Amino acid sequence: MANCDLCVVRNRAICSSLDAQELEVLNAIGRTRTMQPGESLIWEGEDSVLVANVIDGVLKLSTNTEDGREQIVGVVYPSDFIGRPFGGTTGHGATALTEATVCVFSRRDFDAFAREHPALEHKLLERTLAELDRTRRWMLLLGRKSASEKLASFLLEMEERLRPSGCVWNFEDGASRRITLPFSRQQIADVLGLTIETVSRQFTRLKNDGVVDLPSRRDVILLDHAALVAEAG
Amino acid sequence: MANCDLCVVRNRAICSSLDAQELEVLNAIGRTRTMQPGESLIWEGEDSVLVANVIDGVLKLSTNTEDGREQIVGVVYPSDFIGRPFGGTTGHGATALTEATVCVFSRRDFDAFAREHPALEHKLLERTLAELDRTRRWMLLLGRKSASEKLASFLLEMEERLRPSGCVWNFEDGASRRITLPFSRQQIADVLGLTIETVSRQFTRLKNDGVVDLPSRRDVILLDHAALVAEAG
DNA sequence: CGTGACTTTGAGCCATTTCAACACGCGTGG
DNA sequence: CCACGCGTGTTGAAATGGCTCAAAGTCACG
Repeated sequence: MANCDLCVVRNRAICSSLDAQELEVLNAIGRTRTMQPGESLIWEGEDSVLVANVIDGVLKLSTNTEDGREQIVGVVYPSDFIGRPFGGTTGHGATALTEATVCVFSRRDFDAFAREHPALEHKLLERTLAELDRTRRWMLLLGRKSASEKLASFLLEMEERLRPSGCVWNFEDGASRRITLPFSRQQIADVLGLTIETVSRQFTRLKNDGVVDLPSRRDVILLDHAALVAEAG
Repeated sequence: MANCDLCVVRNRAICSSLDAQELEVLNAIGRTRTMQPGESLIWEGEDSVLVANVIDGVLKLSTNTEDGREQIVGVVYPSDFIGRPFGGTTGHGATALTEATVCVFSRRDFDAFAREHPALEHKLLERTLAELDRTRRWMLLLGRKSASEKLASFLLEMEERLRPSGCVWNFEDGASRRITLPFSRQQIADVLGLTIETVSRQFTRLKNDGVVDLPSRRDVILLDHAALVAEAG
């Protein structure tokens, strides 16, 4: 049986709205689960049966066209909430990008619990509003930005998102910062609405321009933060 | 002083969670306001000072890049909620596309009221979750669909959204349906992440293919619904 | 070292954009 | 009632950014 007191996201996830007693009840209806990269927790189009809190790792939310094109519509980090409470079908799948640990609830149980705990619903509302804002900002990128602006924006977002999280290494090195991307090139393409080749070409251009260094496939060293900001548009 | 009992969206907006007494309190802190096409209620980047319910008309939510490119990130219809409760700055402007009537609240007043009325927050949460789903579905269109798929998807969405609303004419005519778009060509381009010329060319192609008829700039008659669905991808 | 997945690079092509001219509808004023 | 101008939409031709297809390179892992 998991113990919320030891949970690393206890104070950041929506659970932070609950006292010890309430937490015990919530704990009783949830269970933790680990996931391997590529493993899915939720599939696009199915009835919404599960919701979860992310404890560790990174997951993608994605939709596909019938002919197989994919768009990643969200990226989920520790303390984030996944799933579609309050009925309906899930519009997008949730798949682990890294090894991940999640705290899973049956949607029905969670819904019932949430409706009795307004403070929890309030936290969830704040989170959902923030996620909607972030998603809408991403639409500007998808609809109106060029490939180079897209990649620069992506790297800046990654820098920001990966910094506070314990799941990916990240240290100061003078003015430069190393980030370890939880994405393959194809997945970056699926976030940005580009092809893998275009992403690759933009990476090598940034490297040739001295804006980043690419010590390995997944690692990026941000050498010139200002140049990235300028290029992000 | 407005009277919520007479409000046409009384039973569809988040207000439907409130009883007569509560409604009176809410009514006391809000006021109705009419807007002309092009008039803005909220500006991108400013502190969040207002929230509102849409009573009548259609508004757009939009963001811009520094160099003036625009992306419409949401379209708001009667009974929808606008604005960013619970702090922060607004990430996108809200501008009337048609004549509109809105029920406006100071964000501080609304926040305080909402925190004391969990049923209202619950309604708002359900609405926000639904809007997030819709927005994420739109990302697939922006990131992965071709111009023709985009316009077909747009017309189908318009058909669905404009049907129940009283704000735009819309009647059965055998199998075909007429819709009056609340958008100029430029605004359609800003929704779809295209240029105005491309939108125009796709419209004339659909017309030449007999899929739609275009009796005027703002009117579209959907002649072949199945063809649109097939083309939407 | 060999194998297979992933990534990079190259060359040509195509959808969409860009730039420019023209058409349409509508209100105003002659 | 028609000429005019202006905002909006359409059409055409040329340019181009990103895509497609193809091949070579890299890396992790056995």
